Amino acid sequence: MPELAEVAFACTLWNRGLKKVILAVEVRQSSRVFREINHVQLVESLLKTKLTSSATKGKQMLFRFSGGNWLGLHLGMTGSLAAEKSSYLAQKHDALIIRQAKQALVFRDPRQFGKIRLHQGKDIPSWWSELPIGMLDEKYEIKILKDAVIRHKKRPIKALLLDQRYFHGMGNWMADEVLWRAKIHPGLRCGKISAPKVKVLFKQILFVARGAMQSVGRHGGDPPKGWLFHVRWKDGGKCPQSGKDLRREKIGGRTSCWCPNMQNLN
DNA sequence: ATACCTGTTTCCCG
DNA sequence: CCGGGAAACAGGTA
Repeated sequence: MPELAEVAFACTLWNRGLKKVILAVEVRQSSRVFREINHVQLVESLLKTKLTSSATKGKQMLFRFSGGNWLGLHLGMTGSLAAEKSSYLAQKHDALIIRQAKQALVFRDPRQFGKIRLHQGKDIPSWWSELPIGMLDEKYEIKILKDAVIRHKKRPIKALLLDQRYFHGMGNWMADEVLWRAKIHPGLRCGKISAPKVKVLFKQILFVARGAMQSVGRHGGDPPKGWLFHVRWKDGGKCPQSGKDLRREKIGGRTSCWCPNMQNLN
């Protein structure tokens, strides 16, 4: 379930292995998550090193190991991280297991849309430093939204919100949550959003991103009570605000959920 | 059986 | 060249 905050939380699970030596590395070489790297090289570069730090940016994760070894992870649609007991045995969809004395750090991904990257060298990998600015960054500003809306006039706003260049870390449920709070129909074309609505939209982007990080990002689990999240997939789900029936439809390539009563095309 | 799915990339069209 | 949309990737679940 990996969007911004879930990714941040997943990262903390591996933090249990910080400062600890890697005793063994297991890979399921058939997994598609290794498509961009050599899995033998991955094992060799992590073995006997220490996990020294971790970070997340949007949906991306970066783990640093001693000796100038860097591991990038993306959880795709169904990827997850876990810290298991040291006696843990590999399960069917475990792509990577990093074994330490007291725990096994696991990356599993049934659908294998996730991706592992590797980098060797003293400096932070360029694919990390070149990631777009994040919604939680101090420098994240409304100009990014304004420019994007002008550039993509014909796109439904829902599709724009899922564009990682502008809303790094945004995923399907966050986008629905943002639009619901901003009272904007997901199918509204970007060029039709009024100036005041753009302001509201920006405010809600920050609210949802920050709120998700403070709840899900810190403790895992679900977003706070009252969020659309809790009802958006329920058949017969009602809008937490208006109490009316929610609607679901594919917009911008993804199933979207909205309240027809609160969110209109103006 | 059928139709889903918290994501990204690639391909095709205008 | 750009913007926009659909398909593809793959396995589990309802």
